[in-house]
Amino acid sequence: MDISAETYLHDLLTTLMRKQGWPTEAVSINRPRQEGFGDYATPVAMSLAKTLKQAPRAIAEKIVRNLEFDRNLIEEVSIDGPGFINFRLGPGYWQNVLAEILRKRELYGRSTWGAGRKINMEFVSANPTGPLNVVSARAASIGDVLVNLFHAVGAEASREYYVNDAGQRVRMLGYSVSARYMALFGKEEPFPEDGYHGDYIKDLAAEIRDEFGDRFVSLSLEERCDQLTQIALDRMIRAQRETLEKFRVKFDLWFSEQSLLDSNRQQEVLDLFAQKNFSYEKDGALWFRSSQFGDEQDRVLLKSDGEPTYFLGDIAYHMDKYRRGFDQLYDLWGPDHHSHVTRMEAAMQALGYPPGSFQVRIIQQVNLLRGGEVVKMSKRAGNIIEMTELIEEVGVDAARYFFLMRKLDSPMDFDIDLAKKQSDENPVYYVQYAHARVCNILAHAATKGIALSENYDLRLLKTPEELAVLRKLAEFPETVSKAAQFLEPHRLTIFLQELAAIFHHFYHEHRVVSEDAAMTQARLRLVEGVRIVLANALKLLNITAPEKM
RNA sequence: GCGCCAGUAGCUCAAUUGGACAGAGCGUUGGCCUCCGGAGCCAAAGGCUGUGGGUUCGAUUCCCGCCUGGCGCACCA
Repeated sequence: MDISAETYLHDLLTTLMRKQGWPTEAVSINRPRQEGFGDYATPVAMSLAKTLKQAPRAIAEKIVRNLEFDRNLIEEVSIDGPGFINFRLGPGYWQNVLAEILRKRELYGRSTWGAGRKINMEFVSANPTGPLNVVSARAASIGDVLVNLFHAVGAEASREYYVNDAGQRVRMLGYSVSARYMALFGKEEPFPEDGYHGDYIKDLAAEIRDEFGDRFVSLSLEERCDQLTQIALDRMIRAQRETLEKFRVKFDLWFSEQSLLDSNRQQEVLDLFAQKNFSYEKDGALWFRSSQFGDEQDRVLLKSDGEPTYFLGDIAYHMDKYRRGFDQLYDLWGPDHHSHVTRMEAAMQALGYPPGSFQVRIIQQVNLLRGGEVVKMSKRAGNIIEMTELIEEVGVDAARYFFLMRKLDSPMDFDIDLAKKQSDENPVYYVQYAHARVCNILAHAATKGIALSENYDLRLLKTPEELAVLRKLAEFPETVSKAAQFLEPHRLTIFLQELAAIFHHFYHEHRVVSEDAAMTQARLRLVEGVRIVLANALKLLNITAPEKM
């Protein structure tokens, strides 16, 4: 049977509740933390105690007495503690799980939780005025994996990057490059006050000189800046794209802010707001009544000089996403955009989109630690720790894994020294080694001339260590769907570490390839199941599953 | 001052979204290689979950107050 034990038990109990005339909402199945309490448990008797005005244990006994179940799958039902009903599944159930894994292979872990949903995931979206930093790297790995997870639960999902290629910051990039460029020809041009001081600007200027020579020197300041802005912008964006691809992140769409301004999306927003009376004029500017939607104050849409704010552009952009058919929008923003969240949620509500269909998660700060000390960074000051440096120093696999170990909305410490260590202290190597070890066993069997036979009996797998592996393998689909559901990719890294530990333990206790031919065949299948699940999980994380290390 | 997020073992983090005796890794201490790779395994020590109240059968989880830390509070983008 492909149906999960959880669903089976849930149905079983719900049917019984109905028969008794009891409310079915109280039915919930969970997995006890404690080993001794069976594989699944329900606190339903306790939840019902109040409404039924009976003691929890009495209710539990009534439930157990009337429960009809398949004895091949459920070995034991017991009542413990204040009124928990515990279910212990038999080896047959777990052996079936392995059969299912071997049948589904790379499809094992998929589900239909998200079927029919069309999800847009916008992440990174850094200004094209500087190189990507480590927070961008964190966002990149998380957003990328979330989209993989959405696909795994049957949803349509795409990766989107909003390119802020319009506005003052971009112009400032042009002025900064221009000043550096002119300096290369010995011409003094005052460096803009809010310009970008990073070395990458000098590099860019030199690059442009090498390729285009002095052709911009004789132009007027405005003319030169216009042209240099465009060139610099293209190169910054290309560099960002290359960095992200090196990090194995590929976006489906790079959405240009400028293209939005050229369209009439912003006017549509203004018209809609005016129509619903969500906007008004004050001090020569046009304001959005965001305070009606929980914001602490109203926000400006059009400045008194008539120019649209970034906010208006962003509203229009998100309206555009809905118009393109997405029914769920997720944005991962950096910590500096914190204040923006409430007003954007307000705007989406005002436009009439369902609450919750637009959600922002703030990717929190990354503290890089080297030698136990925090490495400081600042984009403005120019001593930024670049994403490319981090990738080069610790490698893509380790960097991705470390970012994915933590919940996304809490600040994290990134220990560079640890990430670089190729030893058991480093969790990514621990997990990858488990995969390599499985491959090694399979290779070893092959050199011994043992071929995988179609004639194998999974019923031989019944020692505690084997069953422990099977139980953990069985958790994978649920782990995937919960990770997608709650936007918590770290569930996967935790799962991987647990599976690796249980497998290493099994390996230590039992030989796979032995004199016992039948047992060898069964265990080779077990090990193959471990390999499949490790590989599937690592693939969701976009991390290498090595055959050798 | 206001808002958001966080506070769990020495350190970095979990805890199945309100369930049972709060778990992992690292670090510390002590063990394990005639063997499919020791990049591994086993064991021990380590906790009043920041703090005070509340809600209930049951709270790390929900509510209120306080303390500490991070981030944010533009007609910038």
